[in-house]
Amino acid sequence: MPKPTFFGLPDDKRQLIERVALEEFADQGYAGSNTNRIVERCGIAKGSFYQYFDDKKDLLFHLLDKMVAEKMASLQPVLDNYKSHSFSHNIEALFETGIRYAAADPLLWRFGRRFTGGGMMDLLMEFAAKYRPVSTDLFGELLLHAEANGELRDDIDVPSVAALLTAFVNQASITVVERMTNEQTRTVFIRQMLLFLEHGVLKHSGGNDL
Amino acid sequence: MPKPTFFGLPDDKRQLIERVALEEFADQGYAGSNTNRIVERCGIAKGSFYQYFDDKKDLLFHLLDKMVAEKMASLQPVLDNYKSHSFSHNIEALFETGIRYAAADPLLWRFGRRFTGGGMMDLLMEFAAKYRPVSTDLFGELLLHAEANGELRDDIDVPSVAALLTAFVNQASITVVERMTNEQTRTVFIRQMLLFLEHGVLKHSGGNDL
DNA sequence: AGGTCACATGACTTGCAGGTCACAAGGAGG
DNA sequence: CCTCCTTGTGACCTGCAAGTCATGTGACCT
Repeated sequence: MPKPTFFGLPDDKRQLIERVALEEFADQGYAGSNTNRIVERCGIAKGSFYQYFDDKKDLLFHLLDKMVAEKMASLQPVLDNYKSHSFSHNIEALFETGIRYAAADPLLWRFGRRFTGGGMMDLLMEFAAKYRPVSTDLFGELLLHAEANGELRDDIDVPSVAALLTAFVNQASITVVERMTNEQTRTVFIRQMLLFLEHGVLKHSGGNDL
Repeated sequence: MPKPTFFGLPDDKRQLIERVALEEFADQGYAGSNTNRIVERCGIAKGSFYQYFDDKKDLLFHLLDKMVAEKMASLQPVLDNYKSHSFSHNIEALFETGIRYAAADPLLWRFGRRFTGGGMMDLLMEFAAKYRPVSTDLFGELLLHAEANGELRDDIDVPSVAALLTAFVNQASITVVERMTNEQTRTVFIRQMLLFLEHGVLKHSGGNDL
């Protein structure tokens, strides 16, 4: 945790430090990052940095915490309401939430990408334990709800398909955000994704929103 | 490119160096890797290292080249024969090839994972240009063939679905390799994946192998 | 004004990692 | 046995990056 001094900083200065650090970690990764470069680009002294943070890791973990908190907050509306909607509506909502989150703050998105599903095994292990259960079980939860609701084909194995769905939706988001700048290709892509999902997972007589 | 001296080394010594380096890079990433640790674990002198390689990057690129070459070789049978098989057969073949590749050499797999779709933007850019077109277009190619063959639903947008498929199959492989050690859960998972694909992408009257 | 305290500062220390070099060892050919 | 050439060696050099510390500074209280 950053020291009290850091949280006592004027908002603009604190935010500047966070943005600069976010960019540094997003671009260079943890091992490649450089505190000298960070303080220089913030226009603060090296010593000040260590009045705010115990060490480099402390800063990284603070940013990871913030990122997770924001992601959870942006997901909250979907998490709160999924029980009163159909499966495909929920998937679409989840997906669009992810896209909007990325569009709202591309830097935070890049940072998140760097630190999920890639390197960092050593450091991340320390961090991941806190949050792992949340994201892994989300799709399983949606599927169980859909199953109870009679929306699923009878031959669906929930754990397998939950793993597939997680992969599928995550990667689809990445594809849209990073490769499809054109609004129209995005729309087409999203429709294609939903068609793919519905015809693959749902009974063909399956219901719409409840 | 490594220096001639390296290729003149006795096989066991050369392979030892490659294995140790593969592990170092897989575990630590590029920025976190350490040549001192590598030479120590190989039981060779620091100076020798620089008789084999220009620098650390030279070693990394050599390993990346080898990895790509092996991956291409393992994919070759599928690439050679896809025109005489159905779409879902091709996907299954591709998928199982990936799984077998990972099982045959878990260390090489871990190394590959670390350096694809994660960090490394800086260094990888330099490397990726050589190979990018190959993997991105593979699924597009399979889809075009399937389309010409009348296997696809009429409302499929090939570029969109190619992107989805790439993501889907890659992530499905990762899920199987890294999370499913039990043989039976794997079998179930693969069947589920194919059901998912077929009902999502193919006409319901779609054909089997030609 | 004087004192105190929290915060800011940047030269400095320390350790380490990439890369070098002068020398040693060994083998092939005369 | 001497020579030359290729390969091996590890102490050393150099630069850099994390983290420290003695000192400066300004706000606020008395």
